[in-house]
Amino acid sequence: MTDQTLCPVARAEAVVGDRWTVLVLRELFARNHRFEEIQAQTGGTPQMITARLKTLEADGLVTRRVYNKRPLRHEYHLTEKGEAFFPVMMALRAWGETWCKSPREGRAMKYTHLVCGKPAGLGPVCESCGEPVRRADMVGERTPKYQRERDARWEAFKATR
Amino acid sequence: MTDQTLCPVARAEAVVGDRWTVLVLRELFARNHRFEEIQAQTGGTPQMITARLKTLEADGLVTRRVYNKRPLRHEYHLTEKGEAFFPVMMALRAWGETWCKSPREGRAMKYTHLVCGKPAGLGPVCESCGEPVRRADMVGERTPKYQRERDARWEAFKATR
DNA sequence: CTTGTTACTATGATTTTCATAGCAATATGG
DNA sequence: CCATATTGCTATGAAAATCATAGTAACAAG
Repeated sequence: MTDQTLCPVARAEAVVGDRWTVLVLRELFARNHRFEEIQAQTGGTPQMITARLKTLEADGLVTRRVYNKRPLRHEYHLTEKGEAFFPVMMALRAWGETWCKSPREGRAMKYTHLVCGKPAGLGPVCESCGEPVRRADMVGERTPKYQRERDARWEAFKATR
Repeated sequence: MTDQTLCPVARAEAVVGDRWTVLVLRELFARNHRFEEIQAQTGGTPQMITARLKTLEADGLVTRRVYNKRPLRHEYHLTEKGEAFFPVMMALRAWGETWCKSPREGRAMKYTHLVCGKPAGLGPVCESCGEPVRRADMVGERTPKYQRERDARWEAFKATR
């Protein structure tokens, strides 16, 4: 699958070059660790989610953590390798906000840079203070519109079971 | 397809959430503009490449440019929207180099930051001078090993026609 | 002992992708 | 002129992935 190439983009794509995989990672970065939540917010079928979580685990981006024995239940968490994917997510987010939406639709998230206490913006460096932003130095908050969208998806999901 | 979501990651993935698409973009960033070269270096079948180039054009990342009439031949070039994808490529490259390869395999590319004349490294800011790096401010050079790999792929491709 | 919760698995239809082959339009060499 | 090469695709049928829909397993709560 890796095609035995030296190209890091090809190597990365062999792991994360799939829509569902990235959406699952998005949910994990959003601190949604349960199967059901991931399924509801990505809109994937259970087999899709199961399959992606399995390969993400095999590829070392995700670990399963028991949160309940009897019945055995797991939460899915990012490993260091998974966390390291954060800059890609942020770059993808920036591109998506800038080029895949009309400005009047509004943002999905607002990030605050804890180091300076001001908005972090979309770039790899804080738009307020110019420092490179790390995940640990930011808090993200959903805009009301996006929060409503997610709530609605959850309700719709629950209604079908 | 966009699923009518406000999430920029989902929006972006609807466009570039596919292995072949990203590999095609990689070749365009590498200034390979011909169908044949893209096919050879990505390893895709002609229909894959045709299909991706078509959707990339429809999504506004790529334009076709006539380089020869009679027979009519096109080159594929990145639009502004396509060029704007560069930070994602760099972030993906950084993650791939760091997490999808053993260090002894070596790098595929060396980038020089033209502003300071020193190596740019893997991050969003130049490792030598600390300035955010833009595509126009960098020159990339393939490492000998990676160049040989590409030459070999081209030879192998040519040999089958 | 019925209903609810969570995390899946099973199944058959549909869609996508793959490998292999071929074609169209022209340039080039003899 | 006629055969071969070049470039950029299209066609075809087999194989694999994905989808919608339904169901199951293992327990908890009432």
